[in-house]
Amino acid sequence: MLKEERHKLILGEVNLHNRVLLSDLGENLNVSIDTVRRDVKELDADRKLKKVHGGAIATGFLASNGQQAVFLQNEKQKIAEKAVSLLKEGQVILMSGGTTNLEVVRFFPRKTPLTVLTPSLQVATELLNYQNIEVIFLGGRLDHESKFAIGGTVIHTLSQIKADICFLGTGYLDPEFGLTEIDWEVVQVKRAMITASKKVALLCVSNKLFSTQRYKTCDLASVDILITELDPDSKKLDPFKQDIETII
Amino acid sequence: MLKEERHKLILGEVNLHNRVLLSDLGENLNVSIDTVRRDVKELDADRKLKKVHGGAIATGFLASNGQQAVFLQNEKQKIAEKAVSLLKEGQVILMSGGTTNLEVVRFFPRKTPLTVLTPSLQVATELLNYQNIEVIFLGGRLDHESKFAIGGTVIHTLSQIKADICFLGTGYLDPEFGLTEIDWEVVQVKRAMITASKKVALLCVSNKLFSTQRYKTCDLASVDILITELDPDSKKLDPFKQDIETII
DNA sequence: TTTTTTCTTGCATAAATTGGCATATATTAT
DNA sequence: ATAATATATGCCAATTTATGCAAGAAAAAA
Repeated sequence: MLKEERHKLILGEVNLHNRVLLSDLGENLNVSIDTVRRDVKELDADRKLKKVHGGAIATGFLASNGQQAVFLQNEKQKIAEKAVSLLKEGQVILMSGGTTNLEVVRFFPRKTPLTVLTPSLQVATELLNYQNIEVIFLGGRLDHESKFAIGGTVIHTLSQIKADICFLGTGYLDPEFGLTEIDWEVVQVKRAMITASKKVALLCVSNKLFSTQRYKTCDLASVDILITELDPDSKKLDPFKQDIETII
Repeated sequence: MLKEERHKLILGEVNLHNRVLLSDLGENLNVSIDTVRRDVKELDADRKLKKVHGGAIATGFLASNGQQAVFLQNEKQKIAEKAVSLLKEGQVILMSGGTTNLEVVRFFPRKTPLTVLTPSLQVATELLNYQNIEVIFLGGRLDHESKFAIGGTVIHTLSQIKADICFLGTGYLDPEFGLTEIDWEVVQVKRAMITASKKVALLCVSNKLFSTQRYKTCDLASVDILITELDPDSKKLDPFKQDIETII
């Protein structure tokens, strides 16, 4: 049998079943598993499929993460770098949604093993690109716009968790009124996330400072670490220093 | 024999069988293998066929794996149309993952209000484009490859649900062995989904019929409706008619 | 943890390929 | 017609490719 014939047959199997085992392929094609392995390796290099431990999966089966331009990306990347510096091996992390948290994910270490819990569909999807990270989705009813799980289920699940640190994407932040949000349901989830974490790190682009909204998530005092793209000594941050322990 | 004659004969052979071995050609044409090799090399340069190590392959044969979008998309769309015809307003639907279910989502009605529960990140993401559908993600640990929630949390959540209908993407299906899967964790989730539904509809491209895998999800008897792209009267489906109530 | 499975790497063998060369055949020029 | 040239074919040795095997590393499972 010609190599190309096998390639064709392998692709057929993979695309049909989404996932196949190398050992099965070898048996069906009557060649050694080494040959199948080399075939699959080639097809993987050609992006025709994805090779995984023990088998192969169809590329069509994997979600394509359409990276879209992020508003204030530079600022958010600075925040992301600072946030990632807080991570330690083996930690359990809670992450809310939002573009800033998405940026944090893109700065995650590729080796350090971590567990991340999130109610954000986008954050979860992005995290699945990291083999070293165990991703746990806090399921529940999903909000169509924010692609974020809300409602009693999420909150109940969160009540049974104590994470090491929580990366909270900010809606609105003000030294006097604390954290506020537009959406009442989101407030409920964020409150539950705060309760479910030993430390709360707030990720906040500086032009969200000094703004408020209808629903209150918590006071500044509930925040342990404030992360902005600014220098920690910046005058703009002075009004927050009284209530927040650490600003980086 | 003239060179042009041989070229025609070689092309005929290749297009007939999709592939040929140089050694066979040499024997049939009564020329040395070197000559055949040179012939094939020329035909390759003219793009009349593709020369490969040890033989040649028809160009048309290779072109078919170029369609990388969704394998067997036509078949899957037929299945999707049939599946969607089962939906009724206000129903609660359970959906597993896989490309066939993704295709089903794309055929969902834009108006009919429905509630869909799913452990598949991709299905959930796709469903969020439909304002009329309440999407509930069955949270839990996510599998990196399949982007599918697995483990105790999902199964526990499912135990508290009774959906109207479950759309089950098939791993492998055989009249004797029933539904089987490669992944044990996926089997667990699918079993829980079956238990959690009043009706089970199986979505299955016909190529997947008569194939088995290591882990068994359930017997045919657990399936209420089998949906394939075939005509329900097709002979291929006969072996399944004994155990499955409805085939569409 | 220990055990099992899969992966990688290097090696050995067989088959296929390449490039050079020689011969035979066909074509062209004289 | 003959010589010169070009094309086609077959043969051979050196090289490359394909494949299987086996031992140690790495990853997953128990």
